[in-house]
Amino acid sequence: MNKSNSQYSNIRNQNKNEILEDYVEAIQEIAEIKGDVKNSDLSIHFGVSQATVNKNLKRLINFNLAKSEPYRSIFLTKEGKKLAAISREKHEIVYQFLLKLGVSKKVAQYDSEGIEHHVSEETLRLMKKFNK
Amino acid sequence: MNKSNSQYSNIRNQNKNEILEDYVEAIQEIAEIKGDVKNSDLSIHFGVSQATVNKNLKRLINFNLAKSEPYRSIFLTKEGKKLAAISREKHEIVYQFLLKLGVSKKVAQYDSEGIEHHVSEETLRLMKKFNK
DNA sequence: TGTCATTTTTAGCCTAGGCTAAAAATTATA
DNA sequence: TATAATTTTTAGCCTAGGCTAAAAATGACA
Repeated sequence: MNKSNSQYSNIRNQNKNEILEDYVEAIQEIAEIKGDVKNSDLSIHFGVSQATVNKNLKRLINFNLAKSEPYRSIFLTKEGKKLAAISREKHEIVYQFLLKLGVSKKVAQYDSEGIEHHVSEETLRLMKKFNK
Repeated sequence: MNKSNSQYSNIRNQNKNEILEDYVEAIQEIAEIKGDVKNSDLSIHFGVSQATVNKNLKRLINFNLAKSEPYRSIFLTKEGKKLAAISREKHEIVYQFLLKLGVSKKVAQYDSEGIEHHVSEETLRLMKKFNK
């Protein structure tokens, strides 16, 4: 009935940050490869329309994770970079973990993108340990 | 730009079935424990309002996963039971896997709920193997 | 430099999944 | 069996995350 009495709602709430994390991760990645990041890069990366990217970008800016002047390139704020680094590390740990488990590269890539948002610190620590 | 050229959108799309799977799983569980399943049981289980349960239930019925007459108990269809069984098995494999990895019961419970929707068949098979 | 192509933004639409408040139906009890 | 309490449904709202189509800005190039 209310929010506090269920562990479940937390999982659903976590979804809200997923897309933000994915965006900062992608922006960081593209910036490293191509130098700067445009709306269209993200549109291709996520397989969504530019209008959608635009809308999500506004949320990112609102959360002080990214900066961008109209029609110009996209940059991460300090906060955005921090989140990107954390996300990437999580992603990498899960990805390596799946490989270690025997999962194929392709599937490990795919599954890790979904799983990275649902592993707690404890699980992450154990995956890291398993990877060594 | 379009849907077909990105693996990413598939992950987002999968979210659409998450809630359906969670509902059939919960309905099955509650039915086994209490005999029948009411709107209010699900409301408590998921920590959402009864109005929300009602709306989601309608989607379940639309997808031919559940049946219910107004103000009466909720039942799974054959299809719903099938999906519930599959979901439960997935959930159980992931849960046991996390325990085997060394994750605490509480966290394994929590994380497995999130992860179960993001493991492919291949990963699931390897987790199962690891569990033995 | 003016025109055309491309990119970005805006506007307006949709569905999913939340909520509250109020109405309707059911269940319990005096 | 009325009435009160509870449960379920409905109505109407909101945000997130998609879309298309059209307008606005930028960039290319003849």
